[in-house]
Amino acid sequence: MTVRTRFAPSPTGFLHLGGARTALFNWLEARHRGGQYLVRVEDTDLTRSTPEAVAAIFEGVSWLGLESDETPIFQTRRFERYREVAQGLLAAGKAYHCYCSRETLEQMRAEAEARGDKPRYDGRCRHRQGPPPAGVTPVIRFRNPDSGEVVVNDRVRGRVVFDNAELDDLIIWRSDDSPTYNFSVVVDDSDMRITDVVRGDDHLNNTPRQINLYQALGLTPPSFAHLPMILGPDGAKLSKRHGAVNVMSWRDDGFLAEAMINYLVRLGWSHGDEEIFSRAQLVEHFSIDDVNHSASRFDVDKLRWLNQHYIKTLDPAQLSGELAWHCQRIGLDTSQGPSLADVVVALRERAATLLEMAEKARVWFEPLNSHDPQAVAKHLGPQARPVLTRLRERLAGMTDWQPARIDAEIRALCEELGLGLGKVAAPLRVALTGTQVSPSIDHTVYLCGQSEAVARIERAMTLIGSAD
RNA sequence: GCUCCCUUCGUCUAGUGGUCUAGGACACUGCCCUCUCAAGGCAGGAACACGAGUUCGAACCUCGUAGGGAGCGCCA
Repeated sequence: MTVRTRFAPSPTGFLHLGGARTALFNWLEARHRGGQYLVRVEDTDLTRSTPEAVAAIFEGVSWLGLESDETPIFQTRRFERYREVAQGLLAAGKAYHCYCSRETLEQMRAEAEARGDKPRYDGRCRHRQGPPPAGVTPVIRFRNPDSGEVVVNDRVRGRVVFDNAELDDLIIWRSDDSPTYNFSVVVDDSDMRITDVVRGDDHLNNTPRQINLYQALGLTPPSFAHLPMILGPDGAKLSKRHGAVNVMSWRDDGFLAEAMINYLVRLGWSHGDEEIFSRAQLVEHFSIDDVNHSASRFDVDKLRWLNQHYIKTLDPAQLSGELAWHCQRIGLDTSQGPSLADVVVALRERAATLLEMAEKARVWFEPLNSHDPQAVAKHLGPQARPVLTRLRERLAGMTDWQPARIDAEIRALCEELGLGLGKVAAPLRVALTGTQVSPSIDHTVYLCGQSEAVARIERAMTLIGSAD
């Protein structure tokens, strides 16, 4: 039997970090075992699901390269199928109509709580006699077994046993004529021939109910794997309070999908001491069986480290496309000026994100209209005049504008003036960038372009007098 | 409250009864390299939640305690 996994988000918001990792683990498990990975949209809650959320989730899934192998399934398009199955359960006496009002249910819960019991439905409509109460639209409840136990052989948790006595008769069909989660999941996973259910920890307690449904339906349950949660840096459940829980906000902040995937996979999974994994390596090594039991915290520093690793190692040409997007977002016009691939090479060891890189690239794409007074005071004193004068002459005379040639020219000047590189690079750096910090001086000069470099040196020379 | 789950450096983790004076990575500190900033190299501090038990021997097995989490909806 070929392995089939699924990622089943409910479209009530964007794709969050936890959902992204669930999708990733499903995708990897399917790929590792040569099977298929599917996406199913759980939109049975008509009041909370929105088309915008569907689009947002697909955008996140696609950014991470975790698209469904088959056309995504929407639960709202399958209501007739759920209805058919629910009616079958009713006809077989494995489900029944319940006419209890929400108020009655609320009262039942309150009473149970007062007794110190677990709030649950008492099954009073199981054997209801007589004509149905007028004006009440019933719900359909599944008749859960009263005794015995349900064993979940979870691939990450191991053997987990639940007593049927703890479970009540869950509603499978609402009075507004729609199916509920625990029911539609079972019908779908079965119809979609899902062999391995990989989902969040929060569903472990739903699993025995679902297994009972499978059994009532005469179906064999799939295997289950419940993933530990991802917590915020403070150890609390990840929420809006922690800022970026939306995966797309990480892209917007300059993170690469490669880094995100690599980071997420290491939350709860590892392969010896290795930290860096390509897609191919993940597909080769990943197994749900190796997933941890405990929740993990989200650590931005480690994500940043991975992000910079990929910035340093990925092809500059590929990165330049993404950098262009970020430059545009911060209002940088890159149609003139150096090539973005050259910018990547100069800045990849100095920026942990593409957004930081775009900000640092400003100096080559915008006119230089101010100089840091401290930098000017420190490096543009009278002693800088002969240095800048000769620099302007040598750079203006160059015919092959390349970093290596520029470097040679600067070093030759150091020789000529009997100065160390620092004595020449410092004023030049201030002249070209207005600051004391930039990439290596040859690249900084190179990226300015010959005429602009000369112009900036000339402008800096006018600052020398005013510095003292 | 009830049911279920979890517990190794600050963080992510390796570890499946002896090879553990517990390994790696991020972060942190120091040194080196160096035109600034980085990147890189080297070094350092830093953990088996606690208590019993099983065993010649326990981070690893069992039980208990404490702490944390999830679920208990006509949400998913």
